[in-house]
Formats: sequence, C-alpha cells, structure tokens
Amino acid sequence: MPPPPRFTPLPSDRSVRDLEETLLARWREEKIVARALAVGADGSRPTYVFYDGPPTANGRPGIHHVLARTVKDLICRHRAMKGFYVPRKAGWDTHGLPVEIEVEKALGISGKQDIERVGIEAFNTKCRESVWKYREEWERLVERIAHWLDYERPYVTYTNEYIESEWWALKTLFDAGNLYRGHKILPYCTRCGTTLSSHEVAQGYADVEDPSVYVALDLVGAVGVGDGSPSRRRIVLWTTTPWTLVSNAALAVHPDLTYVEVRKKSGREWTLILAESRAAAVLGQGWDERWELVASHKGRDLAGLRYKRPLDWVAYPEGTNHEVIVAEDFVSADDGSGVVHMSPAFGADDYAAGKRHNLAFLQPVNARGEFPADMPVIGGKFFKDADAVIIEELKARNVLWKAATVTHSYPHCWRCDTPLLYYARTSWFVRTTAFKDEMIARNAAINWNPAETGSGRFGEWLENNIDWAISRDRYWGTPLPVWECDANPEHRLAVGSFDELSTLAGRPLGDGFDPHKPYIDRWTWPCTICRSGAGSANPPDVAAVGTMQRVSEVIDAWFDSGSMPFAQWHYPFENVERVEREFPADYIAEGVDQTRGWFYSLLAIATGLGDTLPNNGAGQASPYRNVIVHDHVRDAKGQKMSKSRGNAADPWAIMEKHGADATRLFLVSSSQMWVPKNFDEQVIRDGAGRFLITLRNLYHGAFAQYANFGWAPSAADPKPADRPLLDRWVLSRLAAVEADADALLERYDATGAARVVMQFVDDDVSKWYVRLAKRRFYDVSTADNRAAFATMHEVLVTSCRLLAPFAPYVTDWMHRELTGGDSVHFAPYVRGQGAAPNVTGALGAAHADRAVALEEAMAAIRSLASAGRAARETAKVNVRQPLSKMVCVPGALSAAARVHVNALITILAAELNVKVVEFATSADALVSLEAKPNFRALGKVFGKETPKAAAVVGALGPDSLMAFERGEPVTVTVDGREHQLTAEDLTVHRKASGALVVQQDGPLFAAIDPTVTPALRAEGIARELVSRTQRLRKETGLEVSDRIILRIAGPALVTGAAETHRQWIAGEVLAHDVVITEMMPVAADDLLRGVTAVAVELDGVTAHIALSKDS
RNA sequence: GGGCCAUUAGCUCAGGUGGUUAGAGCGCACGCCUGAUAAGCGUGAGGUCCGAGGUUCAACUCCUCGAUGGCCCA
Repeated sequence: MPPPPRFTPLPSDRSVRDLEETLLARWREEKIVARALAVGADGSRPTYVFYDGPPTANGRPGIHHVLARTVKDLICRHRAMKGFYVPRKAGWDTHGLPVEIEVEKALGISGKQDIERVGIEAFNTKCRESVWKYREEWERLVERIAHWLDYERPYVTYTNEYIESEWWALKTLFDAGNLYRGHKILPYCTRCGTTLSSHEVAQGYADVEDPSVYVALDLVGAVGVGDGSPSRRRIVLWTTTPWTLVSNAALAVHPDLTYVEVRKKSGREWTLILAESRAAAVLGQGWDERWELVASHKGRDLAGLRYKRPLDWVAYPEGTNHEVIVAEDFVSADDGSGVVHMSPAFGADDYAAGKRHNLAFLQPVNARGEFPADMPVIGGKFFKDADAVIIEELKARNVLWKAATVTHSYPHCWRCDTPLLYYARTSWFVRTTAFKDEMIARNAAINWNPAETGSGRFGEWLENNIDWAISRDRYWGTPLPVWECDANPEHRLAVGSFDELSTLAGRPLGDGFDPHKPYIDRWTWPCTICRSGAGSANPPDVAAVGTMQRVSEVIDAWFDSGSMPFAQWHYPFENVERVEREFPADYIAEGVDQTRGWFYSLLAIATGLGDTLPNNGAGQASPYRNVIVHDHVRDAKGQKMSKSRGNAADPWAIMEKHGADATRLFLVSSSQMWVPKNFDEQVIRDGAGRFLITLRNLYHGAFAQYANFGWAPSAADPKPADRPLLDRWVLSRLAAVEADADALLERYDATGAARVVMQFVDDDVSKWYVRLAKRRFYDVSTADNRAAFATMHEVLVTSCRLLAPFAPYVTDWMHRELTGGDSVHFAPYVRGQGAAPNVTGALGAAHADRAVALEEAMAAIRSLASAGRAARETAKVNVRQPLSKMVCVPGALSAAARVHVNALITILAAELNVKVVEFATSADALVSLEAKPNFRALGKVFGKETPKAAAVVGALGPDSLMAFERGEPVTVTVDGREHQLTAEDLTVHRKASGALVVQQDGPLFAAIDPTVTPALRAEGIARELVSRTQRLRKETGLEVSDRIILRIAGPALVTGAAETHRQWIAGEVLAHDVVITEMMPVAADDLLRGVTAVAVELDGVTAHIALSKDS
C-alpha cells in the first residue's frame, strides 16, 4: 500500500457537516476545551478575563444566541492566541419571574394564591428542576458552535455558595445605609403580584389604545367673573386612566401656564377653564368664533380653588386635603387640557404632590388589581376593565366633556403582558442615587463598542438614575437577608453569611441547609436589641422581647447576575486571590437589551460595594473594561424573529445546512455587531459559505493535491528574499493583513478583521496569486516550484490562524494538515509573536516581510491588467489571440514602486497575452497630456472663482503641461489674477490618442494595438489547438501525466500554424509526436487503439484533432 | 409625546476633516478557463446617495424641517 498522502485531500464533495462533526469528535477526544482553558492557568501568562452573562436554560436557545456566543468566543479565542490566559467560566441564571411563570404554566396555575395553595416548598422544588429543562440542548449547541468556555464548573445562581456571596454584598450595602425599605409608587404587575424594577419595565412597553377622557368639574363656592354675578364655573381635566378618577384627590395646574376662562357665545350659563394652548384641541378648531373669552388666569392664581369630584364612592379620610387645585411644575401643556387629575396612590408625580399638599390617599384597588366587591358600579372589577363603565357613569352624571381613544405606549409586564399598575407599595431599594456620580465616572472609563451606547443610551440612563427597587414579593429567588423584630420593626439587621445566621439563631445549619423560601423563613431568634433595651427608654422587659423574623421578600434576579464577578467564586468566603486576579473583567459582550439589565446591575453592584471588592476603590475601573454590544437578529426581511410569527430560525437546522463556520463567519462579517442583523440563509450560502469553499479549494485544488507529489517544507526551499517577485508580493500582503486583522481585533472590531482577511484570501490569493502561480505547482523539483509551494504553504497556514477565531473548524482541520502539528487554536495569532503578549497592534504595521513599494506596484499592475482586458473586450479580440503591443501609463507612483512596475511587466504581458508592454511618455505620439484640476487646492486660492480657475487649468495645452512636468513655472490668470501652479493644484494625465483601443481607470490607462498579423494569427491558432487538445484529454479521461500521440488536420491556416508551433504544442499537451496532415484519416483500427477524434471550430475554420495514449 | 440610531445599486455593505465621473462583494448579463472543475477567472449593465429647504465657489458629507424603519425613555 502506498503511504497516505502527506496532506489529506479535501475534495469538494466532503460535506461541511461531515468535516465539522468529525472534528468535533476529535476535539471531544482530545478534551480540547479543557486544555484550551488551562493554557496559562499556572501563572505563566498574563490574564485576560472574560465574564459570561448567564442565560436561563428554561428556554430553548435560538439563533440570536449563536450571534451572542460567537462574539463572546471569538474575542476570547483571539486573546488566547495572543498569549493570554483567558478564564471563561460559564454561568446559569436560575432565579426569578421567568422561571416561576414557566412553572405556573406547567402546573396549570396562575397567580400567587394558586402558588400558596400548591405550597411554596413544592413550587420552589419545581422551579429548581425547571431551570435545567433545556440545559442539555444548550450545552450541545454551545459545543456545536464552538463556543469554548468552562461548562465543567459553571456558576449557578441558586446554589448556596452563590447566594451566600450575595448575602455578603447585600449586608455590605445595608451596613453602608444603601439598602433601605421605602414606600413608593412602583410599577406593579397584578398577575405576578410583585413590583418591577425600572429595567424590567423598560422591557415591556407596547402600544395600546386607551381612553382619552376630558371631564368638566364644577368649582365650588365660586364667584363669577366679569360682571361679578354668581355663575357656574367648570374646569376641564384630562386623563387616560378613567378608573383612577375614583380616587381623585386634587387637580394640578402649571403655575406659569396661562389658562383661559371662556363662555359659549350662544349664551350658556357657565364658563369653562382650561389651558390657553389646549383650547383648540379641546374645543375644536375656530373655537374663538364660538366661545368668548371671559378672563385669563395664571395657573398659580387658580391654586387653592375648590371643586367637586366626579365620583364619590370612597370617603376621604379625616384630616386630609381634597378637592382642591394645586400648582405643580410637572404639568405639561403638550397634551390634555393643561389640568391634571391627581390620584396619589396611582402615580409617582401624584404621590409626591400628595405628600406636599397633604392630599387624601385613596387606594381602592387591591393587590390583584381589583376594586372592592362592595363598591358601587365597578365593585370587583379589574382596574383596566372599569374604564368603560366609568365613562358611562361620568356621562350619566353630566360631567363628561368628551371621550375618545388615544394610542400610546404603555408598560406591560415583560413576562406575562399584563398592563402594569402604578401602585403605592413597600419595597426594598438599593440607594444607587448615593453613588450615581461614581457610576458615571466608572462608565466613562469603559471602552464601549459602539461608543454611542456608553455615552448615549447608557450614559443618559445613569444621569437619570433612580434608586434600584430590588425586592420582589415572590418565591423563587435569593432571599433578602434582612431580619426584623416583630415587636419593633426598627430592630433590623442584615445577615452576611450562613455562619452568622447560625450564630444568631443559636443552632447549626445542619445538613441540607437551603437558604430558599420557605425554609429560610423558619430561622428566627429573640431580638437581641429588645433584650438589651437599646433604643428604648425603658429597662428591658423580657415579655416584650420580639422575635427576629426574616422579611418576606426575595430579590431581583438581576441582582444575582450583577453579582457574578464575586459570587461565581464564592467570594469573600473562598477564592479571594482568584477574584483579586480576575476582577474586573477585560471583556464582556451582550445584546442591547442588557443596557439597562446586566450592564447596569454589574456596574451598580460593583460601584456600591466599592473597595470591599479588590481593585475596586473609588476612582477605579468599571467591572468590565471593554464591552461589545450586539443588536438583535431579525429575519431575512428585517422582521423581528418570534415564535408567534413563526419566523424564528432553528439553530440546529442552520448548523446542519451551513455549518458553524459559515454561520459564525456570516454573523460576524455581514455587518457590524451593533446594527440589527437580517438573518438570511441565502446570504450565508453566497457570502461566508462561498468564501469557505474558496478557502478549501485553495488548500486542496491549488496546493495539497500537487504538494502530495513530493513537496514538504524543508531547508531546500528558497528563502523569501530569493523567491520571485510575485511570491514576495503575496507574502508582503499577508504580513499587512496579519497586522491589520490583529489590530482590528485588539480594538474589538471583529467585523473589520474578518473582512480584511476574507478579502485577502479571495482577492489577493485566489484571484491573483494562485491564478498567476498555478503552473508552478505542476512540478515539485525546481527551486521555482519549491518557492511557490513554500509561499502558498505560508499563506495558507497564516490565513488559517487569522481566520481561526471566526471559523474554528475548517481552519483547525487545515492547520493540522499543513503543519502536521497541533490545533490552530494553540498557535500564536501573529507570527514572530514573542513570549509576552503584544497588544499594541497597529493598522498597516511594519513587518519584516512587508514590501510596501512592491504592493503599490502590483496594485498598479492589476489595475492595468483590468484596463487591458477591458480594452480587449472593446476590441473583441479574445485573450487567447496574442497581440503585439500594449501601451500604458501606470498612474502616479513612488519612485520605488516604479522600479517594481518595470520588473512586473512580464506578468502584465502574459496576463494580457501581448508581446510587448510599453510605457507611454509625453513625447509619444500616441499620448496627449491632460490637466486634471484639484478643486480642493484651487478652492483655497480662488474661493468663489474656483470653477473658473478649474476650467482654465483644465484647458492648459500640452506645451504648458510638459513645462509644468519639467518643473518650470506655469501661471494661470483668472479674472486678472495670476497664480503660479503648484504640484497640489493639478495632476497631469496621459491619454491615448490615435488608433489604439483604450481603456482608462482614473490616471491609469491601457491601450492595445488590435492588429492581428498572420504570425500572431498562427500563434493564436496554435493556442486554440492546445486548448482543444487539453479539453479532449480531459474528456478522454487521461491522467494529467499521461503522454499522447496527437494528430492535427485541417486547412492550410491550421496546419501551417501547427507546423510553426509544433514544438510548443507538443510540450504543452505532453505529446511524444504531433502528426500534421491535411485530411484526418480515421482508420477502422484507430478506434481499437483508443484514438479519440473531434472536429473543432477555430475562429471560423474547421480543424480535426485526434489523440491516443502513448503507452 | 421626547431622545438616539439607521436610510447609498435587486441584496449585504464601504464611503477621515465638504472637492470634480459615489465604490466593493453577491445576484444579474455576456464571456473566458477546462491540470482548483459539485470549482476557478474576466468584462459589463445597474444608483434623483429617503424627501424638501438652507449654508457654500462646491453637499452623500454640514444645518433645519419632514418621511420611513428600528431602539430607548415618559
């Protein structure tokens, strides 16, 4: 058996799926993820810390997770290749409302009463199981898309260790006075029975149609204006929540706003008061024709007037103020009537105004959002459902001015879609306003990608920061570790560890200690403060000693995730050194929706904890130094993906069809991370998929299948400096691309990096280098062959490394084949990378292999080739027909590049199949000179006269231009103004004139002489014959190395050409003998001897060729 | 209702500080190659740069006002 080929073939029928799955199996076998995570863990490398924002595993992973994980993975992978130790601990978010709601659904129950009936113990047990529902699928997908992170030892937010770390944090905040209980108006979900934090509310805005109701109320004890006679006066208020009128306590006007009092001209007996600027909106266009102005008032003058409320179903408490007009700054004249109805229990502004004016506080809605059953008309109704009935009632009471509807954005519960109720509740808060400035300062130090998110969206959010409502009146969450005395709630303390709890309670934790509800609420003890008599003037009274009982709340799951920098390591109880080393993070990446979520909770908690965390004193960094914010994935048409629309892409189907490499590459390269991405499978296939096919073909088709004839890297390969210019050019480009890709990744521009490498492989390598160097791979023995192989090998190996973060599968496969060594993921990202990681990547960096002038020259050659081909198309002479001459101008080049252009001219000649390439000179009759004015420079000199000046410059004749080129002074006169032209003012272009066929590309041009002489014609025919013969060889199934006997017949034109180029033809087609005849005698026995013959049309004449294998 | 971000060829995207004929890839058309062939390559046709005003000698670029889409806030 022959030895296996050195470079395993990668034929195009090897499916992506097979390749990736084979590799995946190999990775598993090698335990490569564990190995990758361990590199440098011994302290041999500097650390680059990544924090994983924990997902919940009670939902299936979707395609947007593939995007998120690709972004996370590729930066980490790059930094690991750069020589860092990159710890990447996976995490699971396991608490909170989403989990509870899933369990409610599973149990077929809804609401807190149902949960209490099931029992908290049973309910929480279900929750604990539920969070792992899709864990297996998650882990499989993460593995399949090659997101390498530590799932062996993930952090899990419900574990005792994690919770204990949070207790420590909460106690730290509590002891600093930054955790407090307050009574505030908070957005509240009546179905879930809990308040929501501002970032949760932000998730749930939706456009809804609500009533828009104007109500006209009578002023009480009013004295009429104008003639002074008593009359009825009415004031118009506006609301979109008619149900809150039940608890109306006051009306608010803006003190500085002008209000008009008007009477209908048709002689009604009453007047109407409303904001002047709203009159048209409330009374209709042209209102002043129908209404007369009786008086106008400043808002502050209306304050103190009394009115009669519209609905009187709830009694006002003794000693409160009610049915009074107050002046408040928050009143807006942008909508409504400029008069705002106040209901202190149901609005934050109302509540604050209520405090200021001692207004009656009516809260006739229970925690389920229902009115009391015994209330007239709306008894027992859900608050939102009362609106219609109340409008009817207002009509009946003759106080309704008008009712319409308005579509506006209203907050809903982000989990269950119930409209939220702004409701006065008791809740626990983190006093983030106390360290708002510090958060803003830390935020300023974060490298946000894109920058606008940090300065804009997130920055503004911080500016408007309010205290963080962290408690939830729910069941499955980290319990708030605050204990309160039932005799005196002022006796209150936070417990910061389980040991402390054990000590306070005076009993051991015992096996199976669980800090969750309901168990934790059984931990009580006699209040030590009562016992010591502190806080009381009286001596201790043993009978009055209260019991310390935990408050009932659990905390916001966002507090869980925001605690992960320390809680994932059970800090400060364990792993102190680890956290000292791995806080803060160098890098995180999440979706825009996390701006007010995880991005905020990380910052708020870390800032609040200050120097109780390592490296985190005042003025220190944020908990993350760099962040990439990615946008959402939408469907191919730009629609939001959702289960209900049925347009959500299934990541598994995508993996099967396109593979992880193509999917990742598409997600990264098609557009920046931070713009919404349209997920179009067609684009995956045509873009990233196609690119990967090209890469594979370069490996297999252009390199491996020939290298396997006997090339392997060795000292016999010429040194780069001794290789042909073409090789040196592609190596220079490689070095440039390597530096650029690295620099772009260093600055978190993954899209830019992917594009720069893809562009190089496709354009420079495939379209140019391989096309020109192709024939050099057909043999393996000469120095020239070895140079080509060595160059191609270097290009492929390095390209694999550069692409490894984006397409980890195929690059690893190829890299192993090419190097015979280890996985690409353990290779250095940049060649010559020292032991110390280099993070100072600069675009266009210098490199030993860079030859900038050569790159410049080749760019010019390529442009000329393109112009030359276009010229041939114009002349309708195909490339196989040799032509005598091409005349060109390579444009403005540096002197160094000019030297290279001369050396590269043979490439141009071969590419365009011309005998000679000449450069046009000014003296050349073929060429005329033309001035191209530079508006930018001329504009500075001539200002308004620029267009005239440009025209004058453009009209300069050849003599002037030649003089200008020689450096002699040339002046132009515009409107009598003289100006001596400088090199800045214009560029001189050469243009072909005469009979040549010309194509121009800016300053470049190429002109070909289309004349086909008989000799050229013969040569063209010889080339055609070779081409047809080659095709025939292939059709016949000959091996590329098989020798043949060739017979050619045809008219004199054909035979003459064949005769002239017999030697060359024979060499090209590997013919031992070329028989040239006028006729093609096909003897009967020819067929038996394996002769294949065809008639071919060449350029208008018919020729016959026949070949047989020469055995 | 307010704020932010988009809007450039059929599609996906580039286009420092305003400068003359706005680019690329894909797709499309036409063609080449046939020793990368379930590949490879070339040429070409496609654009009122969302609209309307304005500033300027000159606007895709700056300003104002709109439109559409998205995100965020109240």
